[in-house]
Amino acid sequence: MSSTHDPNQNHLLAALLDAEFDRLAPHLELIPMLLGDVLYESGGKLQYVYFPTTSIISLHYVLEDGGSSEIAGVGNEGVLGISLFMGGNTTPSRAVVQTGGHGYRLSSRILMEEFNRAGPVMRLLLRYTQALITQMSQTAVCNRHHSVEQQLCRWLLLTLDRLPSNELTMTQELIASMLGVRREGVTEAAGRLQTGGFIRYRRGHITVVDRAGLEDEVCECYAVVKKEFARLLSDVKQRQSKPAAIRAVR
Amino acid sequence: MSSTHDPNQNHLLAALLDAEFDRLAPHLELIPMLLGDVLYESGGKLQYVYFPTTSIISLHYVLEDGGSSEIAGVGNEGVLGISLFMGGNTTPSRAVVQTGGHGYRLSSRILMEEFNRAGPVMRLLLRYTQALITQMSQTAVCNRHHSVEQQLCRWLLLTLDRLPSNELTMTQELIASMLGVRREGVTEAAGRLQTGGFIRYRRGHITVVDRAGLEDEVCECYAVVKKEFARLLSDVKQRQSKPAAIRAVR
DNA sequence: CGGGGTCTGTGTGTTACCGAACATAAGGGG
DNA sequence: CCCCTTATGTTCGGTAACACACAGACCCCG
Repeated sequence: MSSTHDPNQNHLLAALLDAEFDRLAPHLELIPMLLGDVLYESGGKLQYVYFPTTSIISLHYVLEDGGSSEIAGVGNEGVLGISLFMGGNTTPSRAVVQTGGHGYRLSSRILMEEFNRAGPVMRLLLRYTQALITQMSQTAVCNRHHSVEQQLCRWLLLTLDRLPSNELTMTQELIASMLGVRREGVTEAAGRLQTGGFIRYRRGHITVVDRAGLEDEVCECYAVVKKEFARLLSDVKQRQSKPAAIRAVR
Repeated sequence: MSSTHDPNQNHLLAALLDAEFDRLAPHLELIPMLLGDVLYESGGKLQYVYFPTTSIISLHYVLEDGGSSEIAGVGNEGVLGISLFMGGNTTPSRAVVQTGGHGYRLSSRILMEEFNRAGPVMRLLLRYTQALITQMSQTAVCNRHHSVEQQLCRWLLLTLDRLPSNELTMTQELIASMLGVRREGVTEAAGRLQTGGFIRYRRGHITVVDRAGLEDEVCECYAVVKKEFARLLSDVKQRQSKPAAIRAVR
């Protein structure tokens, strides 16, 4: 069903000017991204950068003792692989698919050629990177100061913002490993949110039934991140969608 | 004592090629940076970027309830004001002088002119930004997983790395506001480190007497940050120091 | 349609950190 | 040099989250 997939589903790709898009489009490859896929391993080389459309990628740091924490998430608003153009080529974190779906990948070489033109694409990618920095910073703050329940709210809202529906496929165990807390802590917090009428869930599925309510419960961290993304990336013009020849992989 | 001050004390400035340095040098202004000075307020406009030499700047987020957490620190290895060239112009965080000393400031306009050449200076600044991202990420992880004592070790070592001596002028209250914990928690952790023979302290002064010992106590987060800074910025060549005409302000 | 693996709920005990209150001491300014 | 501000030490009760253990429930697959 290639008609249901379009690079413009990714906000960064959608923000490109025609000329830029036309240069990149022949190299964009539609790929499925399955839950649990490790797209990048700590310290590894970046062959591709990834523009999620219907999937969400989680950037993690995995501790020596096996514990982990999400540092930031990447959905249809962004791109995985900033260390490529920031000049480091690698990072100490891992990138895992948190919500299965699709996305486009682009060869690192092609992206760098475009970045090195030092034009609008570079500036767009840097603005996105700054927004990502805000997300990371706020994660640090939230980890320090806010309760598991508040962090769960933040995480649910940020995830919801990247999905078309109000349901996410996600076990509490998985959420726990994202937040870096115990599974029981998530069970308890989710239980309270369900009792409060904000969400409903069953084995591996969470449905947000009162989004406005969640926004009342969440800590300020959510709004900070959301505002900063809006400020930095909302002014990007949405290019007129037009048919483009995209290779699908697999 | 202008002879005791030199832009090369800042590693980024020291890494510039002659031609680049010569373009910037006339615009560098030596300034004192006093403990507590707020160099940047959340959401404000950046008139200058700051290259610390003997001072350390702390990037904070201040919560609505008055609580705060350090997101990252900036010392002689870096520069304050990345949001300027990342394209956002503002950030939701605050920048405060954590250790008094000196530094050089440079008008935003001049820096942007240089950045827009899209040459080595741009690439250097972006690599530095990536290192800063690692510091922020690791702060998030550390906040989640490690004890106050381990975090204090990390903070002490990172601060020490930016100073010429093994003594820091710093009250426990101030450290507490950096780490985002209670002052008593710092008192307790510092007490244990003193009992263990790693540090000695008296009212507002902490002396590290067993640095190697501290490095045994600290969590992995310190090494991750340090390695990443080394990897991204150590290959920068140190330009031959040469006399330059620098205006001193005040 | 039934069994088994997985996901979720719950309990108990423990610990780290918090919040507040107060005691003590250091050391710089008058 | 003394006092008073400010930094540090200590205590107490409270709580959020942890670690471990196990019970129950779902639902997917054969």
